[in-house]
Amino acid sequence: MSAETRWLTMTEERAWRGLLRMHDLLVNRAGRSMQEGFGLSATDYTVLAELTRAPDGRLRIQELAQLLGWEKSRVSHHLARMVKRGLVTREECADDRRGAFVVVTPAGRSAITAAAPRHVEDVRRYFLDHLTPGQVTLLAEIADLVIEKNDEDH
Amino acid sequence: MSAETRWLTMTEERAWRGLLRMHDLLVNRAGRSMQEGFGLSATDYTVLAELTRAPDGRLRIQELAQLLGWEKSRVSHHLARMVKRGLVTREECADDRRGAFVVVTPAGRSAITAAAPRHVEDVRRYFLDHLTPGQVTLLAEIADLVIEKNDEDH
DNA sequence: AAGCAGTGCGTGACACGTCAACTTCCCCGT
DNA sequence: ACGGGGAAGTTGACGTGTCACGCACTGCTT
Repeated sequence: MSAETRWLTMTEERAWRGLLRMHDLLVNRAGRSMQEGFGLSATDYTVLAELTRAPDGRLRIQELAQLLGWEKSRVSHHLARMVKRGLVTREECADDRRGAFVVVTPAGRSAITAAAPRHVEDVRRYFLDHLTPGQVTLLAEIADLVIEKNDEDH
Repeated sequence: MSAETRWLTMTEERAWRGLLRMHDLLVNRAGRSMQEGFGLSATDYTVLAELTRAPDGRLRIQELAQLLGWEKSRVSHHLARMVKRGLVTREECADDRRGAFVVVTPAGRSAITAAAPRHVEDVRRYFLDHLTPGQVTLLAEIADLVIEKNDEDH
């Protein structure tokens, strides 16, 4: 087997467990807020955000999966639910007949438009407001670094 | 309603979205590793870690919920699955007959003992190794800060 | 003692994510 | 032109998390 395990230091453990805890706390709070206020889950919000950011509010499903970093089956399931609630619709793709588009409906657009200000408020209240601008920058750098390094391999 | 929405700056957005992404990446990788290598989910691991850290490997269920920051029904469901797999058992509580204890079984103990070195390796490989000691400290402080501020209210 | 609000925990129904298998179609080599 | 490997997307089964509710018990109040 491998050499002796180099256990985590106090600080390393704090960083790891803290990251998990902080994430859960924030996602729970923000998610609840979105759900209760606008009937949108946190994931609904990100999907709609990605779609409204795209030209014509349309995206190839695979492209959406890429942007979100989700598995395609997850996207498929989630879109099914959103279609059922009238937030988006599917459309066939002429170029590649296997493919499909997702399009925001007017209802979807107005839902996220209504929810956006509250979302930003939440991110500030639960997260950014407790940090200095320096810490925010640091965190952004850390996240980008870890993401980049982990996306490289396989 | 409230004043004009103060939208997120580039950096703030990077920090927020980056945090979510980084978390998902890390949890997926580490979780997969635990699952494939030892048949333990990431949550199984934390539960066992909490239990083995406690005296006699026993905890009141509510206390466990507190330590993990989980809802009680989540704990209940999860323990039911772990009991089914022989990792833990429930025990009645003499003091308060509504209450119950969870206890690690020998199987549970050996499972986490076997998995621990790999877990530490994973945390290093996917996370800590990409950061400087300074960044790790910074992150630990940020996490603690956000957690503390959010636990205060309500 | 009797009654009753609150606490500790479990359960069932439902939303969500993953995995593996499947369908349909593209594209490339021969 | 056709045959097969591979890509796009869907589906079903299963594990997991949440919510609302229910049951048993406690401890207080009278």
